[in-house]
Amino acid sequence: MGQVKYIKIADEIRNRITRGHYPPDQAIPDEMSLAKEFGCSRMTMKKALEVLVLEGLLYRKRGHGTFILQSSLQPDQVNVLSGETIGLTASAKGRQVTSQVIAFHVDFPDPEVAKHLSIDQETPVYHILRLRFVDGEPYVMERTYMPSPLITGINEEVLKGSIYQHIQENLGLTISSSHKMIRADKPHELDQKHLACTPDDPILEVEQVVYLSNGTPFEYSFARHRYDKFVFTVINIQRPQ
Amino acid sequence: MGQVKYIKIADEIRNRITRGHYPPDQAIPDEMSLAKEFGCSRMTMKKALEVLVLEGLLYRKRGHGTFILQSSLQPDQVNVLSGETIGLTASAKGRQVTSQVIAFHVDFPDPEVAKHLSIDQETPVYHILRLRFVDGEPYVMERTYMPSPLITGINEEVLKGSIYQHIQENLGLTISSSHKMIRADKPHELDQKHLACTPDDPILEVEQVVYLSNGTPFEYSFARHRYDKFVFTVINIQRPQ
DNA sequence: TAGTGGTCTAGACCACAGA
DNA sequence: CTGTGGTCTAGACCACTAC
Repeated sequence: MGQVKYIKIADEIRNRITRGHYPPDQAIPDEMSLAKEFGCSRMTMKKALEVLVLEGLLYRKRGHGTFILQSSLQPDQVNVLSGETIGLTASAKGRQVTSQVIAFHVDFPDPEVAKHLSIDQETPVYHILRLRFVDGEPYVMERTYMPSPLITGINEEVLKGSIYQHIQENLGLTISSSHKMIRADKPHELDQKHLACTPDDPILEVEQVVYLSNGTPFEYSFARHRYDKFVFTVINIQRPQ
Repeated sequence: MGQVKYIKIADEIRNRITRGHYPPDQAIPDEMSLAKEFGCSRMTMKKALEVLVLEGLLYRKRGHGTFILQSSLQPDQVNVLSGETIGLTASAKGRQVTSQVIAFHVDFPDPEVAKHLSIDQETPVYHILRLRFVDGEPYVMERTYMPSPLITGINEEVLKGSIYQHIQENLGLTISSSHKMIRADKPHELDQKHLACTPDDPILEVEQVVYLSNGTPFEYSFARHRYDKFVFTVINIQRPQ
C-alpha cells in the first residue's frame, strides 16, 4: 500500500465511500474535521481528497462542501480500462490473461519508431507481436517496440506473461506515464485471422508511448482491440479558469 | 487568463518551453530558483510545475531535476482532442465549426438517460441530434440529452453554434468535469447518410456524461465520429506507489 | 556531501454559498 | 455572519541522485 500519508488517507476514504459509510446525498465531513480525525494538516487532507476527485469519486464545491459523485456508485459496466492503470494484466483484474507470441525478433527501427522512442536508427529494437486472451477469449493484438539495450531479458517466457511485470520486478524500473492515441480502424487481415472478426467488424486501436520515471520512452505500441470487447474510459477534471 | 498565481506561472513556463527558451536536453532551473524568479513560495512553484507535468510537457525526477519531455516538442499530428478541453468548438481551435440541427424536441427520458442525468423519468429532457462540420467537412454526429429545466434557453440559434458557450456565457454555469467512454462501432444508417461513410467504415463513438461544478450532470451524449477524422489523445501520469 | 524533488506542517487570507 | 473549499506562505524533514 501507499507508504505516503495522503495516499493512505485517500485509500481509507475510498473504502468508506464504496462501502457506503458516508450518506451519498450529503456532504462528507469538511477538511478540518477529517484532518483532525486522521491527525494530519489541512493541506495533506486536501491532497488526499484531490486524489479521489481525480478518480471521479468526489467533487468539491467552494463554500458548500465535498460530495460523492452519484455515478461513481453505479456499477459501471465492464470498465475495461481507466486512465489510471497501465497494462492489460493489471486492468483485467480477477480475469485470466494469457498471451500467444506470434512474432518476436530484434531489428533496427524505422524512422517513425525511432522518433517515438527517442533513439537513433542504429539502436536495436525488439519487435513483438502478441495475441492476448482474457478468460480464453481473443481480446487484443499488440504490436510492441522496445529498445533492446534498455529492456533486457525479454524471452518467450516473459512474453507469455506480463512484460510490465518483468520490467518492474526483474529489471527494477519504474513506469511513470503514458501517452495514448485512440482511434477506430478497419480490420487488417492479421486482425481478422487472430481476433476472429469479420471484414466489417471495426477495430479500436490504441497507439501508445510509455515512459519510465526518468522520462525515457521504453515502449511504442499499437494495441488493436475487438470493437465489442473494449471500452476505454476517461475522467476529465477542469482546472480553474 | 488565469487570475491565480500558479496558473499564470504555468502559462509563462509553458510559453518558454514551446518557444525553446530552455535547452531541451538538460534540466530546467530548480524549484527554488524558479520560485525566487517568480516571487512565490516553493509550494506554489511546485503546483505550477505540476500543471505542466499533467499536461505531458515536463517530467520530474527526485534528486535529479525537472526535464522537458521530448515528445511534447514534436508537433504531434492533428491532436484533435485532449483530456483537457471540453467541447468541439474549443478543441478545433482556429478551424471553423458549424452545426446542422437534424432533430430537436423535448420529451421524457428513458430509464437509461434518466439514470445518467440523475433525474427521474418525469423530468423533461431535450433530445438533440446535430451534425457538426469542421471547415465544412462532416465530422461528427452528436446525440445529446439535457434536462430542460436545468439548461434553459436552448433554441435553433444556440444549436447552430456552441451549446457550451450558451451554458457558460448566457446561463452563467460552470462546466467542471466529464466522464467519457470510447469505443468503436459499426455505422448505423444515420451515420452513413450524414457522415458520408460506407457500411464498412468504422465509427468512433464517445459516450459522455458532463458535470457542472456543483456536481450536477447536465449532459448525456453520444458523439459518433468518422474513423479517419478523429483521434482521441490521453495522457496518464502514475501516482506514487 | 550537496543538490534535487516529495511530503508535511501551521497558519494566513481569499472566494463563494447559505442562513 | 459562518462555514466551506482554494490559494499561498515559510520552513522543516525526507528520499533519491550524483559526485
